[in-house]
Amino acid sequence: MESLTSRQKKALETRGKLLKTSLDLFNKYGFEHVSVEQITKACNVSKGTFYTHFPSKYDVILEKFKELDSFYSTVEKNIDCTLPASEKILLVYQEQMKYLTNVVGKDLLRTVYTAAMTNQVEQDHYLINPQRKIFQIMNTYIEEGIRQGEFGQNISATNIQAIIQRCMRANVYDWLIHSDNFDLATEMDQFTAIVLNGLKHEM
Amino acid sequence: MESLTSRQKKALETRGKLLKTSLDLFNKYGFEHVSVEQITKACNVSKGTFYTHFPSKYDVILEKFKELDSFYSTVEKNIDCTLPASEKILLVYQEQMKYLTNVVGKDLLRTVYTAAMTNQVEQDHYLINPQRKIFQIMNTYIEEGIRQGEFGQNISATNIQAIIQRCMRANVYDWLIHSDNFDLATEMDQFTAIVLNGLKHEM
DNA sequence: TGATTTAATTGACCTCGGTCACTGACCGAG
DNA sequence: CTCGGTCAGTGACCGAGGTCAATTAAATCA
Repeated sequence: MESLTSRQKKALETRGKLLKTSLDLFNKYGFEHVSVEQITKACNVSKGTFYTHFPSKYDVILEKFKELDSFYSTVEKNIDCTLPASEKILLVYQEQMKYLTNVVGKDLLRTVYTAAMTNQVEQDHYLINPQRKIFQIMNTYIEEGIRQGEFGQNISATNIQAIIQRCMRANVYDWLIHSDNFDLATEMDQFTAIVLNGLKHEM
Repeated sequence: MESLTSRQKKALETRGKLLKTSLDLFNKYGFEHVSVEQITKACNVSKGTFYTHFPSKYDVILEKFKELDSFYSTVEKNIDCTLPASEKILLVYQEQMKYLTNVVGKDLLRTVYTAAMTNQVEQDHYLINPQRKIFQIMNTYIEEGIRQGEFGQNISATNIQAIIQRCMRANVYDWLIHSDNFDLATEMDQFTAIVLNGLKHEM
């Protein structure tokens, strides 16, 4: 574990300093109003150094955003597993929305949602990466729901999963484009409940 | 109507030339790969001129995007008014998705969806402007559906309208972030059908 | 018609994200 | 210990969107 040369240790230190300073400044002034030079000056390194540690200004955000996933593990444990699948889905989303509203914030999320549309070189964006913890959790709930006949039989599990995920992005996106009067948790709850309801009744 | 001075006529001509050239170039090379200077050079005007006619590079796109609304009027006329409200909603969306896929294109739409999150100075974005023709059309269908007891009674018309609109953005956004294997019309149809189904059954 | 106002146009300039040839301290093999 | 190779770090530079004081010529006024 501690097999790092002094050079590597120093590099990691620099990286950590850049990461912390970036997030602090983004938090204070907003992503768009912080320049890379401002960050590097505050860390007493050159601009180029920033780019040896991060592919772009945006990628620093993604790092923070990925913390989400460790948060989900905590949420999962606090959910009563005897509840019906649809209730569990609503509860997880409820918690996620609180976290997005209170911890992550509109500014950072906006950046992620923008980048998801733009940075689509090579592969699909992290936002729809099936590896994400939250999707794993949702998928188990959905499979459970299907097994217990909670959802109709004429839609595949994969399909339902995509739809449930889309619900989330729909509400988050709408939250991001509304200037105010939009309570993410409430809207998500109502919208998802309707979709789940639609899935329950054969068509 | 023809009360324009020669100066105004010339200005309008310049504006029109910039608009047309921009859209042509965007179409050819993609929005991100066309610079404002490239556009102005092709029009034999200076860079500054571009900005006397358009607030930003992005606003040129919005102009094109607004054409959509005239398209909707045509769609509306071709819809059998005896159909149930939910069928009409699906049909309008069906047509809209075809138009977005074949005429507008991912590139331009991506720009609009990005700007909607960013340019939120002063007011909400055009994307959710209730004045938009498509929303007007949808709203009449929804009110009709409520009157005829097609939807449940415990959700307000305004609420249903917001939900139906969100369906659209949900599918378009997901289309934009998926690199391929995503047929917008099909996905929209399935998703919206589920939502409408959910709205039909009391909860 | 000449003087004055007004509005379109210009292009040098600014900022900012990102690049890359180069530096030099550090690593590790002999 | 020494020397070739590596890699964190540097900063001048680039391209692109956007700004603005100055310019020019048409419109309006006297």
